[in-house]
Amino acid sequence: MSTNIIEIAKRAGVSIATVSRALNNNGPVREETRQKILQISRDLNYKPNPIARGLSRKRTDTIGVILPELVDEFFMDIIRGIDEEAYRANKYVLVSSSHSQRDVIETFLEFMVSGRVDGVILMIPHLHEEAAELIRKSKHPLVMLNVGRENKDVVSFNIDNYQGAYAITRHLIEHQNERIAMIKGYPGNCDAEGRLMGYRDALDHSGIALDEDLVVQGDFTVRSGYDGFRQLMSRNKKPDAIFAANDMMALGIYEAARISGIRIPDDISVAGFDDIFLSRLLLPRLTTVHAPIQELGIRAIQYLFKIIDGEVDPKTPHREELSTSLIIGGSCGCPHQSGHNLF
Amino acid sequence: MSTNIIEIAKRAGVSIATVSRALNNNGPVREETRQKILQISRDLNYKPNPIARGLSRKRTDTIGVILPELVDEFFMDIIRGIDEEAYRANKYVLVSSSHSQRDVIETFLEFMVSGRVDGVILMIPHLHEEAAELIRKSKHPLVMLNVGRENKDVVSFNIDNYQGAYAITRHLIEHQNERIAMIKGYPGNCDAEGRLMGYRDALDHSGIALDEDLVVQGDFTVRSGYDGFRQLMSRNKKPDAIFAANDMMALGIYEAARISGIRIPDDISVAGFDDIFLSRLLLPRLTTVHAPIQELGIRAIQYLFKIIDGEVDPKTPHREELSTSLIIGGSCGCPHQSGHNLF
DNA sequence: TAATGTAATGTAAGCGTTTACATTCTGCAA
DNA sequence: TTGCAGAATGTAAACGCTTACATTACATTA
Repeated sequence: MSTNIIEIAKRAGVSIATVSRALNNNGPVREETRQKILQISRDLNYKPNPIARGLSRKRTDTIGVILPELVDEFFMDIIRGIDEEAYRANKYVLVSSSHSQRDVIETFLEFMVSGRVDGVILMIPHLHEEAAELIRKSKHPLVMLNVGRENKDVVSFNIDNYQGAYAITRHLIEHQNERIAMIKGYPGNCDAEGRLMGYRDALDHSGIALDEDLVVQGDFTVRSGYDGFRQLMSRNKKPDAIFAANDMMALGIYEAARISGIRIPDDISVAGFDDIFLSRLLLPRLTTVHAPIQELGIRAIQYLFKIIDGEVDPKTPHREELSTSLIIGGSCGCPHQSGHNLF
Repeated sequence: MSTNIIEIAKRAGVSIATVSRALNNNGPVREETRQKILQISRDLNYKPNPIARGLSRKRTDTIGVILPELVDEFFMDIIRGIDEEAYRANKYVLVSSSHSQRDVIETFLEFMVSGRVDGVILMIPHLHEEAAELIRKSKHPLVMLNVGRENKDVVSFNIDNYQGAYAITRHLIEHQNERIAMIKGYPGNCDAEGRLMGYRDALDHSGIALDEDLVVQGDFTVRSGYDGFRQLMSRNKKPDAIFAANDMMALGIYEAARISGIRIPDDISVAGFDDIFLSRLLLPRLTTVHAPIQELGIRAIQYLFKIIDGEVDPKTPHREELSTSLIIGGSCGCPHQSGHNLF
């Protein structure tokens, strides 16, 4: 490796204990000695070995982040928020995508039990019982992202899917649309469920009866949006608006519409969810729900730090929902925006 | 923490050395004993503490990745490649964006010197002498991404910017364009430099004199593409094609063109570089250069593993350039594609 | 049966820190 | 001068593992 505390101690003519105290600024050290030690370690470009330190302090200054994938803009934004905060707090971030369902648990355990990290930020869109059980039993600092509301006994930060979906559906209704379709995500995926719920209730509260024929299954991919659109347009009673459970699927709708010569918003209104960068490029710009994703990451890690530092009780469940906001583009039928909003 | 090797040893009625040997499958252990130990550690859900292990083995099974930012699709793709490979090799990935120029060095040192990681993948688009010096001196496993060709004494994996830019410029020339402009990136940024060089040489080799008025400065952001376009169109001799040094700037061109009513490709040809997902959404689809970014990450980490495992000499410089390929969209004037290629 | 080689296991020394506890200094009051 | 408090420093154990080396068990051969 390189210089260690013993070397510094030797050169300064003191014991390693004194060096440690001087460097960490805990325990009393004569000012003169401290300066000398500091000078020497600067000269030798000494960095304490975090592994050894971790072993003795039982702290790694590292937090683990487990995401379902590393592909999307969505996840990138989360990591960005986390990284930013971690940097500020002088912590390190171990990322891992859960390469398979089975594997989430593996990685999670490895992180937790082994002491590789001080805490974990975990996102599992589809939380099955086995994993849930494990998580509940775990005594280690853990913050979850976007879990269903039924998970009452964990700490979680969430995008308020329900509220967002509710609001945008209301908006579509206000456009005098009557037959509002939805391309939903997988059942079991909590984001998908929340958004579906918001959509349902918005219709209901507006006195519009839900036509089950107008809700088709998607899986958050562009392709499934494309397919969903075609499926909906083959119904004998066509929808006059479509709410896609995420922007990627809305993108698929645009594509399918373009190919079949159906104009947005003239022939049909479209809305999405997430407000990914892409959605600004569409013509007309997509009306969607802005999800404060980066902030989600920031808030999650901030809370995690609090747990680690013992400022809050790790056993106390805590749930926060970050509220979304409506992004009005031209796809819903609102007056066209003058231009894009790219920068 | 939790169960440790001593606990296992106690329960199995053997010494910790035997447990270690059984678990790591090195050194002789009676089959019966091994099974017993394995069973017990399974029962107790024992995971060796990687910190302690790291201290004694001088290995962390972790590699550090330092990228300039964590914002772009570009970087996401790199991480994805790295994560994939790391997972396969049972290694962990510590990511960090270099929050400031000054800071790259700090982080780099922290990673390297302190032994927090076994090796580093480093990307610094703008490598100044101070950092270069440091890197040269470092004895630790290191692979760099996208560095200039002048850095002969390091291990690096690179996108072949020159070849890509050369090819796409040639393509624009074949479209009978004569006045081919370029929105370049910052000087000093090696990607920018390589692409500029390729553009220059392609013109030169085709006997087209370079008009310096047609090369304007950008900085890889959408905004600078937008501005660059307007700047170019205010020249008294307007270009008939523009090569943007990356897709993001090409996006800015599209936007500016749309606003000023200039049609692509009818009034002007446009080309980009990177082949980000976005570029497929543009109408017409952007003609661009596909950069195998994810593969870049994969190759880099694979080589890094080799260095760490001592299979290749870390001191031997090594440079690889991954070749790019042309993506023909409609923006260059080629016959319109039938449709998009979103999935 | 004793000697020998090898397989199985144990002992203990690291790895580089932190930190509880012990020791030595220092200055000041008695 | 002595005693003593508190500051400064030192000693050594601990963190949980790996591994060189020592020891023991066992089978084989003379």
